[in-house]
Amino acid sequence: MGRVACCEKVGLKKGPWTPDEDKKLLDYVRNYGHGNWRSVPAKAGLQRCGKSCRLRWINYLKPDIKRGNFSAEEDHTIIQLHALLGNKWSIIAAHLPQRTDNEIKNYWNTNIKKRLIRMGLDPITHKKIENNTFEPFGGCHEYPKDNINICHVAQWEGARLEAEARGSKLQVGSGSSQLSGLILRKIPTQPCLSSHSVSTKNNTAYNIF
DNA sequence: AATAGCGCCAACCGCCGCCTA
DNA sequence: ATAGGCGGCGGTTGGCGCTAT
Repeated sequence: MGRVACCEKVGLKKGPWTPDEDKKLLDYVRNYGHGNWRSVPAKAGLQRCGKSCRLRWINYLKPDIKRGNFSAEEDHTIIQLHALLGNKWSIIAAHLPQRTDNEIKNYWNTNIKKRLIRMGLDPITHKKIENNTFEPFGGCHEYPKDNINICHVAQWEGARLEAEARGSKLQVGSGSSQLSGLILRKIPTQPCLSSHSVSTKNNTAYNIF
């Protein structure tokens, strides 16, 4: 059918938001809620696309957003969840309620990814990089039998986390962070561990860092 | 002091899935 | 059954600030 652009691009402002625009959007959403995002710019008196307003609200203006440096715990949670889920930023973000998917994605790309590479780990599979044998996420077939169970657990946990994240979106503040804490204590190291995994001591990814 | 290079991050883009008429 | 609208997601980009030369 061919989708039209999210909004008429003529005359709409792009680029960084000004304090005045922020105030208008903030005031509007506080007073009336966002409702239909497409109608927000007109009602709030903004020359912006509805998508742009939504993004600005979610990533910056929403009151419960935690900004600034990631704690070691958050760092570990992201790594652990990424090992299970891959680039499912929204699901990972659901387990860090005060962080946005965009922020987590940026943090991953600019920080964790490089750190893993420096450590000789493939940032996609979280496995030791060796002789260029990059495996797509989930490729477990060539690993010892002991690891097959770990792989299954990881896959199962991944699916569960995804379902849980979806659930937590429906129930705001459902305490998913506590749940994720529980999960993280239970999950073994990276899925599909190779025998060269660096986490040999206690068999948890936490020990890597 | 000037400038080139690099890293970070806010914001955009395009696609997808869900919902409704 | 399907066309169209909308929200949401992940990948990418551009600009700004910091650092190295």
